[in-house]
Amino acid sequence: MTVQQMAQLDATFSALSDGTRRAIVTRLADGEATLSDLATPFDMSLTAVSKHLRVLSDAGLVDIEKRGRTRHCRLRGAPIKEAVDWLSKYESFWIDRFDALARHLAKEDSEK
Amino acid sequence: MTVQQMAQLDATFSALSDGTRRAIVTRLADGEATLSDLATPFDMSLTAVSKHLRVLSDAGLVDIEKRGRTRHCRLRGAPIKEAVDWLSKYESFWIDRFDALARHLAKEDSEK
DNA sequence: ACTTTACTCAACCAATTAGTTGACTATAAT
DNA sequence: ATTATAGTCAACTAATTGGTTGAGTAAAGT
Repeated sequence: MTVQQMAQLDATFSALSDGTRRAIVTRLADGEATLSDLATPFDMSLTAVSKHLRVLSDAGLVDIEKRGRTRHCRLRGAPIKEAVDWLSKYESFWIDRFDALARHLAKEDSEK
Repeated sequence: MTVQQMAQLDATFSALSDGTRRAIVTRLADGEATLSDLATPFDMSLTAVSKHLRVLSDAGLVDIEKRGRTRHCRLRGAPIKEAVDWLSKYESFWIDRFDALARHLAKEDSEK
């Protein structure tokens, strides 16, 4: 795992560790939205939402396009995929015991 | 999504946003380890690693068992699963365009 | 031309984070 | 009994985070 890949995971997980930002991601999954659109549901200033959006943008999770006086945001999936890929390595820790054992034995077997 | 589920995701993503803590998770996937075991590879004090471990423990990602004068740590998968479940909702954003379209249409269809 | 809208920017604040050190406690080994 | 090991705790520091406000800019509507 390269230093950049590490930094990308840092940024992705950090960006997603905030409920407001996750809500933004959820909203953007339904389609493109402007900053004002995104800010409306939240009980905080536009500046605050703008900052959250910047965090998401810096992490590569959203793409912000300037169009006239509005900013149009789209969700980008690549970093999410990388996060899932990393987490998936630990899949055996949440599947049920029997499966975990089976997997463990299969792994041992394949390593002989 | 309940407030507690939100807080759990906050804690999980936040815990995983640090490289040292992800390295600890990776290490623990290979099996139980003591705090000293975990601390050895890192260029930081035992206290610092202990704090990282506490973050992971608070997030429910690791289980710490006091045994004599050592602390034995095990990985717990449930929070990781919840994180993956959340992220998986946005799967359509990283699979290729055709699949994304197919999924979108299938969803529209299922909602009729 | 004027006003409203959609934002950005800078400055500030309080809380949290990631690290340190030094002193301490409890268990195990000699 | 003494010493070494494993870890905690409290206090401190520097940087980051999540929010605010007020002022400014650029585009669009009237």
